[in-house]
Amino acid sequence: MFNSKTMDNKEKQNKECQILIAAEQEFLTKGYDGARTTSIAKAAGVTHAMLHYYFRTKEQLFERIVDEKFATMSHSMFAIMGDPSLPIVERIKGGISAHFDFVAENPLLPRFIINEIVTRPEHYEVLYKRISLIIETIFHDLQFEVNRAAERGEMERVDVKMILISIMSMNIFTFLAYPFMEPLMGELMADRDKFLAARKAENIETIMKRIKKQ
Amino acid sequence: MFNSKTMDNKEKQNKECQILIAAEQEFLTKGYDGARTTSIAKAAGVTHAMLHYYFRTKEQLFERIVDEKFATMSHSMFAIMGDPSLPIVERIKGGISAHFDFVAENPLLPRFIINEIVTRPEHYEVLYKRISLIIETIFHDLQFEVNRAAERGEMERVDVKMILISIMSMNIFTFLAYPFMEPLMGELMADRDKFLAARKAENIETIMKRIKKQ
DNA sequence: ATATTGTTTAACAATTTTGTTAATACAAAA
DNA sequence: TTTTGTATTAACAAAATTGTTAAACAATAT
Repeated sequence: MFNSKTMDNKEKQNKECQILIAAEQEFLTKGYDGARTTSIAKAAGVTHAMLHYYFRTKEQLFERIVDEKFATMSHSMFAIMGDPSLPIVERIKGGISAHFDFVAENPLLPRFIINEIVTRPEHYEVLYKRISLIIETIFHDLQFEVNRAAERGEMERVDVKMILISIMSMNIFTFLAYPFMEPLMGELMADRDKFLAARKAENIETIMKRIKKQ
Repeated sequence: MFNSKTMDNKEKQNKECQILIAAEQEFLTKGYDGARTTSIAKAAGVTHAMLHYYFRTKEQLFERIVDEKFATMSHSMFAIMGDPSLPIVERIKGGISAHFDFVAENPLLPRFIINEIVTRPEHYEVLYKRISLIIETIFHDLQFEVNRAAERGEMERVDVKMILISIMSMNIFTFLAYPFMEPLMGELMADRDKFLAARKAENIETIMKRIKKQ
């Protein structure tokens, strides 16, 4: 009675929130086309009319998820930049590690983002303009540091963009293709945590050797 | 009149073939859920009833494409093994190059395969058992050769599976994430062919340094 | 010529999926 | 207590998509 107001607010937030949680799961695993609003509603424990009541259309609900996921992805891009206060080689090492951990915590994200970009590139042009400027600046800074370190003979003078693509490739592909590789790799991947730790170490080792002074 | 027979045979093969070509394009770019049989029929220049006449259901048409694409993918796996008559380091170098070229010729394939495996793993269990034994054997052979070369001091004693995962990661990710990276990388990717050549060289260089004797 | 077989079309049927609406309940505020 | 706005449900509507069928048509063989 006296707390029915708060209860209802909670319930309301709960339903809207449950729908978002269910929608995230559904869209990330099945994509926009494979997702069903009825399936999302069912997973959220509400009637499908409620889903439309809160989010109007499938498209709008999807936008909500996409926005959040693109924000998350931006963070992963920043993780790869590493800690600017460290010496450059350590910074890159830390960047690889942080990026790997980030992707490990969001293993469904890369496939979702890539599928979105490939299937509807025009949707994301605006979003892209924003972050590409920032990225460009960070590339520039990193390259400057690399060049200085190279002149001091601490590492090879490498193209930062190429190195970052290699890092992203190896870190992301680990999770992107996990279900594909798992049945092919036998004992190596039997213990998931052990494999991921080994993979992370391998990625760091590979890049470290790539940038090491000969 | 007199050539109507041959014309019609041609036309028939043409229609069935046109549908397959259109279906391949549609399924590879949009996936099973995003693909529309009407859209495929339209692209093939036939009524959608014809599509059902030749392939009965969307599912069966899809199976045809999937089978062909999985076969293609198997070939790419073999390309990465390189030429057994070469010394092991050259063999690996050649394998990276051949694999890169293979993926370059089938740039839509990796995303398609990964999406399939992730969204319907149970569908491919049978298919997997077949190739995993072959793969295991090849891994074993390669590892044997690597071990011998390492004992002769020609290279570092590395885990072949890890190296192959790294190669696949870097080669495949290049094409998988191309639309994602292109707007972020500025001049580097302005000329696609130039970028791909540079990327191929970078992948080879990275792996060569990884397996090189310290 | 005629029967047979396979091809093609147009119209239709069935199903799935998204989205809407009218009726209802219910709490909060006036 | 009336009013107002929000939440909820169930039933319905609309659209898209896949799949079917009957009949027309063409090719080939008998």
